[in-house]
Amino acid sequence: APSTKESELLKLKDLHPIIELVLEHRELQKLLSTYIDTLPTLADEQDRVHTSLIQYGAATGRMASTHPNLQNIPIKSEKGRAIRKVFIAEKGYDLVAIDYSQMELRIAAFLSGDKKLIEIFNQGQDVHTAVAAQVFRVDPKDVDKEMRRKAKVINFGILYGMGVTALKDNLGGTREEAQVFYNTYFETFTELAVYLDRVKAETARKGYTETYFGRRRYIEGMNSSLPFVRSIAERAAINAPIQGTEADVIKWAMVKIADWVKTEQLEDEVRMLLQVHDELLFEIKEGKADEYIPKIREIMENIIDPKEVYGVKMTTEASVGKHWGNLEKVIKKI
DNA sequence: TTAGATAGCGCG
DNA sequence: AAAGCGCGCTATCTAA
Repeated sequence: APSTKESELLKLKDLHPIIELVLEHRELQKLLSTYIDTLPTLADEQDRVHTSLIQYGAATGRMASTHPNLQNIPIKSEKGRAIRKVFIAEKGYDLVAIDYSQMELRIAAFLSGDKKLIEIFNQGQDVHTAVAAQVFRVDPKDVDKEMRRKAKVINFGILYGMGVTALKDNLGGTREEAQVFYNTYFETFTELAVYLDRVKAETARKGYTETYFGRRRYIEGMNSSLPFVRSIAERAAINAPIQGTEADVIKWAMVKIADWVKTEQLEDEVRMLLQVHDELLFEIKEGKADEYIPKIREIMENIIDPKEVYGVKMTTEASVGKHWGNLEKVIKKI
């Protein structure tokens, strides 16, 4: 079917000046109708909005957020990010965000047992730079911007079962180049390749995937005679244990944090406000962030004992501020 | 007038 | 023919 989606219009950008204007209009109209016009109508007397989090929201075990959806508040573009500035901490409190770093890739590393990928995380390297160094067979210090960008695309693509076609679309360049890059990646991370094949085979045989904790997702279509149907099922099967384990981990963390708050009677000091898949947002009493952040991080980082997963740690980053638009990163104290 | 489907796009 | 996982919301169109 014909399409006017952004990725198609961008290819035609040089053909007519209106294309850029259409895209700009779309961006602004999206922000206006979805956020600027809507959020104020959902605010209570204290100007706070209250989302609903659905436990069974996603097939993978993730939660979903509705009325309003606070898991898709803009951040990627500058104009979009401005929307976040309206989410401000109550007087006397700070807003604190704590997010897991590359959790899904870390999960892929220990689920597959891939020695090279595990080594990268255990040495605390920048994963995209380190993967680029491996795939392009150069020293990490010789990895340029373009090499790192390509490694980042495939690192994320792996989690979704991306094929050569999608890789080409994302990288730019020819199909042949993408094929070479794809092959080299999996020749480098052999055990990851074996793992992905094993997930496909096992899911086809059993009809379901399992997270690290053993939670199942049943998947239809793995044995379909229609290649298109089968491929969709296979990609879902590859992603489910990874995204599902992430969902399990952060839910466990939320439960343990809630238990800790209750046990220590910190309800007035530490308020867990929101979960955004790999991130938790808190309101913490002014001046107390430095005291409570290490405890929260400690809980989040030890949901899975690193000793059980080849030493791969679930590291976190914390940031603090008065509004959600511009939080200041907290330097880790050891 | 309402309900459902589709296209497009915001997030992880 | 299509080839990247998981969501929710708005605008638009069609059918009931």
